[in-house]
Amino acid sequence: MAENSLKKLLMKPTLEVARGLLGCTLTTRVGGRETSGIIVETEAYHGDIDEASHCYRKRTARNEAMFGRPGTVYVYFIYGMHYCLNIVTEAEDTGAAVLIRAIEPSSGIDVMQRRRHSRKLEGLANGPGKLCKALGIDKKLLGEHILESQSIAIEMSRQFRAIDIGCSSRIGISRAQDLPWRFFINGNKWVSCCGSSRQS
DNA sequence: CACTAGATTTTCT
DNA sequence: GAAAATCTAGTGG
Repeated sequence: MAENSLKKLLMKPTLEVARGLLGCTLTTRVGGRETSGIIVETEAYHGDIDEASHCYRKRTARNEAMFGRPGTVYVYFIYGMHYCLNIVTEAEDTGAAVLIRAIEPSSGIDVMQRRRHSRKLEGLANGPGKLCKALGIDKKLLGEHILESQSIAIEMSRQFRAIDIGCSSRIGISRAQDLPWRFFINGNKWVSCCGSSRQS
């Protein structure tokens, strides 16, 4: 049942998926260890109209996974040392995805601490690169499917409906900075930065 | 605290 | 050859 509604969510437009994934639980099973956390921050990327997307120019070997079925896992390597996790959206042959930017650790916390060489809970997975390291995500997961993989899964959670969602422009990009395509759970302490919509 | 620079590799120009 | 959907350590108030 829960999987069914997640499947339904994945068929929706990218921005709705970005909002809908907030509050869902992300679990990985890597190297015999299970780790999971609640998604608290996402960003939408849509290749057709979005200059910041890896798919904006054309289809290449690197961005091929973003053109796959909705729910496909797209992992890329950046800045010489970090992986980032995306969930592919939109119909096949459309290059779009949602970047998972932060989670609230919920289980396997000791494993995450060891992988990150950090004992602090805050800061364990509040950023796209940190989250991948904490969950053991790398390019081995590229092309897996979120509803079918043995190694990575997403589930909808109960408290899903009553979430207060904030949004802002995206972080770390130099083009299309005007698009308010970053979403997060308002006031949640595990968001990577600027975790509330208050203006100053 | 705030701010700056360096790490390091994949990918496309 | 340069830039990249980032993070950390280091410096100076």
